[in-house]
Amino acid sequence: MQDPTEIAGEPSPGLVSTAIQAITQHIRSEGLAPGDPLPSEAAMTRQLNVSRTVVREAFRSLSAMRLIDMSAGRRATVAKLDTGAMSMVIEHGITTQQISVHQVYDVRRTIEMRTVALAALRRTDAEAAAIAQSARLMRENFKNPEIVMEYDIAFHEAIAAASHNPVFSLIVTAFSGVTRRTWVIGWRTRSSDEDQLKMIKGHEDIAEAILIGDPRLAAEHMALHFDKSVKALLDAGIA
Amino acid sequence: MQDPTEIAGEPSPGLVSTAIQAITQHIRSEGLAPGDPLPSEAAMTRQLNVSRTVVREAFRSLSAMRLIDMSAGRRATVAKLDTGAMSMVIEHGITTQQISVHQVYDVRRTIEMRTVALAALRRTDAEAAAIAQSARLMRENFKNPEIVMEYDIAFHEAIAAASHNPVFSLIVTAFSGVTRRTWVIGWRTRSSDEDQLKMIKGHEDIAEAILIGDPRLAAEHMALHFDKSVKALLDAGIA
DNA sequence: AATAGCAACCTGTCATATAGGTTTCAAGGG
DNA sequence: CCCTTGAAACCTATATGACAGGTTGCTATT
Repeated sequence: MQDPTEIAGEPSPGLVSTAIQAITQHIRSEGLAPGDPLPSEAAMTRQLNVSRTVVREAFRSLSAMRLIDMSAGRRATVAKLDTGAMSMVIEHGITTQQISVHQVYDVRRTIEMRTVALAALRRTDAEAAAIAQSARLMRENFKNPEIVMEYDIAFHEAIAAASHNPVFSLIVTAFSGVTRRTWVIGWRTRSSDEDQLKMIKGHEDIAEAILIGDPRLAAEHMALHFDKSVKALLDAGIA
Repeated sequence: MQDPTEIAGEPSPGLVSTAIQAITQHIRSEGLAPGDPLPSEAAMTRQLNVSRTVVREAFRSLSAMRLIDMSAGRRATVAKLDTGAMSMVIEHGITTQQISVHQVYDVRRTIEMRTVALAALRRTDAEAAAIAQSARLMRENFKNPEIVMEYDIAFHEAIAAASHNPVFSLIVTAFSGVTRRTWVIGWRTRSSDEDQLKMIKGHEDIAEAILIGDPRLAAEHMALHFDKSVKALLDAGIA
């Protein structure tokens, strides 16, 4: 017909994939920024000369990856960077046992030793305060594991944000889902209040190092923190 | 008020999102592994009591994220870990200027200093050979930038694979698309054959360090390599 | 000029239809 | 008895049309 992406040799990738290509291509060639509107489904339907079904599935796919935002009645818009797709990939890897929790922790350790160092160098005062605040709230709620966990996650995400590199934020946040599934297990191995408070102290040390702007010290504390966390998971028998 | 993210009570996440949840939940609860078949669209339609359109869009969304494989006539199957979604997110961040090439390179440097150290420790002989082979092919084709680039990318992916942590592979591979878009720019700043061969020599040094199993040396060479690459991009005026 | 309300446009979902690919299984030939 | 072949059953890919409800912008009324 008039399919511009039809290339001999390659089996047809399907009309939907073609449509997805067309949409992302449109974003690129028009230089669209987050919030900018995309063509309506009807317009795309005419432009690509396919049924609305195809166009819809393409839009929906991009929406699932959080590359665009959709809502009823309004045109789809270019989305802000979001961790949705990434965390789904990681979750998928975990649930289908293609990756292990330990492997994720190794990656987290690698990345967060860098984010914490960057945070120590580049944090604003507000960011340093937010990080310290999360640590403080962990201590104040240490009797309630669920809450401690959420502040723990917020703590690490705040550090990533303070690194001022959104790619780090993206990855760290993508791992948060895994953390939510394993955190409590590690916490339980720290049976005594003393152990648990010691772990919280580790967070405070990190926050302090960021506050005084010592990247090396911050990275050291972070490494220590991860080593203990991994040990806790090992003790709990997590492969 | 335009915050469709999270509102207490969750008015209606949409039928498609619900269906996506149901499918991923099915994978989890049934403990499906890559290659295992999912229920047919018709079955899902009955189970969720929605139209086939909704189910289809859900399947298609998961397919776009490469969590499942679809093809005509066959049932959808659970997919092997794939970098598709991640690289689209990164690409999207780049094209909409929400992240910069430099930020990606900082993440790559952080991650690859670790993968190369792990590779030095854990590589099989075959993996070491594959890595060295990529470096050799870079040299042999150094008159043809496009080809050098592909072997460069293969080189880094091979190192990630030799780290024996698929999460690293996932991330490194996700960045390959960005590399394809910027690599040539860096190459051009290395105007003389001498400069270009020096850069290839850097790869050979890394391969050698992996071969002899020296993680510290390997990481050092990798850091050097990235520092030079970033400098090359800076010289080329890439923000 | 401000506002209420209507009209046009848009997405969300459903039902139905056709084309074409895949699997299965049994009948027929060796 | 085994192997091939072909058709039936099931599945996905795409198209079309319909209707409900949300959003936006214009218009006519106040």
